[in-house]
Amino acid sequence: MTGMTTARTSLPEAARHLSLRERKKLKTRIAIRNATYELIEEQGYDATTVEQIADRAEVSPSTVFRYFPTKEDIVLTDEYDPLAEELLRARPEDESLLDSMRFIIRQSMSMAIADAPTFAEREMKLRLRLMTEIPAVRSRVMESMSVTSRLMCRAIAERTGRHENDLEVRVYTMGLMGALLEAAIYWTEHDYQGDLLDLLDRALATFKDLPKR
Amino acid sequence: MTGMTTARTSLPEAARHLSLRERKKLKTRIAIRNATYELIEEQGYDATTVEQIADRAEVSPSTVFRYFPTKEDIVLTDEYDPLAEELLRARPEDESLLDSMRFIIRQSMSMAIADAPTFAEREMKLRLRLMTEIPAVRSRVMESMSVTSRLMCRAIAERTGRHENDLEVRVYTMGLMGALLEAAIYWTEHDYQGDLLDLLDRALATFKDLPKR
DNA sequence: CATCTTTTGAGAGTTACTCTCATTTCATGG
DNA sequence: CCATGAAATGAGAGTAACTCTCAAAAGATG
Repeated sequence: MTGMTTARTSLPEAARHLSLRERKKLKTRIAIRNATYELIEEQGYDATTVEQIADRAEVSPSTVFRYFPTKEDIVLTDEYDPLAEELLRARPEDESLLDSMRFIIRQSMSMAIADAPTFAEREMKLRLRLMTEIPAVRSRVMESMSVTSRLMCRAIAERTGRHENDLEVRVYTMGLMGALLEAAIYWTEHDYQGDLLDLLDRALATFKDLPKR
Repeated sequence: MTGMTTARTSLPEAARHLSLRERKKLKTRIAIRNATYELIEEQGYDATTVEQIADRAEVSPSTVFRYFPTKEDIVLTDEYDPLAEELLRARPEDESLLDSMRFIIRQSMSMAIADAPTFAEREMKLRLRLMTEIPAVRSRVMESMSVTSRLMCRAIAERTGRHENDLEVRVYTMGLMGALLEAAIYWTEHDYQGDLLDLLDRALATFKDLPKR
């Protein structure tokens, strides 16, 4: 009972009230992800095998796959997606949709940074780099984009008084997601020059607001 | 020297003037694709292995991978993409971008149908179904969407007097592609009800034209 | 027909992922 | 604190998509 088990990772404050089991799960989850990031920075994505990841995270390969369905998911899954939906829903009714989007982007980015100051930025850049360089990762991102898009559909539907399965709503939302993604890629390809938030704003500006009803 | 070798496939007229080597390559390419479609319709996507595909196409598995980098690509690659770029470039300068898009969509769809009447529709529907049902295929589609998007960027840049790497151009183009894809998915999820072209039109209509300069 | 080049097949190897089952680890009520 | 049940883990075997290499076959060329 020395500090051995805590050596792996320290948990965020929010995890205090979870059961021992849940806390352990969170820990291995984080351990796997950290191990992955480390290895990728050392050797690159392709050279990093799941076995190596398991080794460094001190779990078995089986466990890695139990936590993450695919290798790409280890790098890509984040916890902020469902948050975005809530945030959007919390915005005032009369605010324009694009303004709301702008707001929640700033919001969620600053939350991520508050969670883990230096880490968040490095992680985001690595993710974006992998996204542009590794086809498997990129296509996985694209897919998750369409999932996120569906999530946002619900919130946007409420906003505009349309149905969430309305063709226009879905097209519009997908367009928004694509725009944001493209802006992020643009930023990455230009060596992270300038302010990402500005680029995202410009990306949003190419859209007109989706009319109500 | 009976008709044996031609039993595999018959080539389109356009292939008449190719060398024997090129004609053979085209044939195996088509043979592989047809075998794949057949097997998938019989057994489903996941149950169909590359080995089976190779068997039915009467080539070795190595050859399959020589022609198509991944299993998904067998289903997805089509030859109409670069065509779209040309078509767009051929449209009159003063036509609105969205109108041009509408035009070339109709154009390329009718070309595909003229190429292979009954086949084209079945193939398209199967592809769309796989796209919505099989994650690997969907994400591959998404990726190829961003490739197509880049192609269109060039044409759209010319049109609007912007640079092809302009952020707005890229965002806008990506949005267009996403919109079209989403409309196609929508059509598929609603059991191919109604006219796909109408849906695509509606999807395009959610965009405003990208202003010049 | 001989030679050179391209394409193919065969086979071995890697790795992401799946399934199963025995073992360990936590939760719970007495 | 312990007995019992539930959940998480590890070990191992299996599958299938790819990759690489090399020798044989087939088309191009003079």
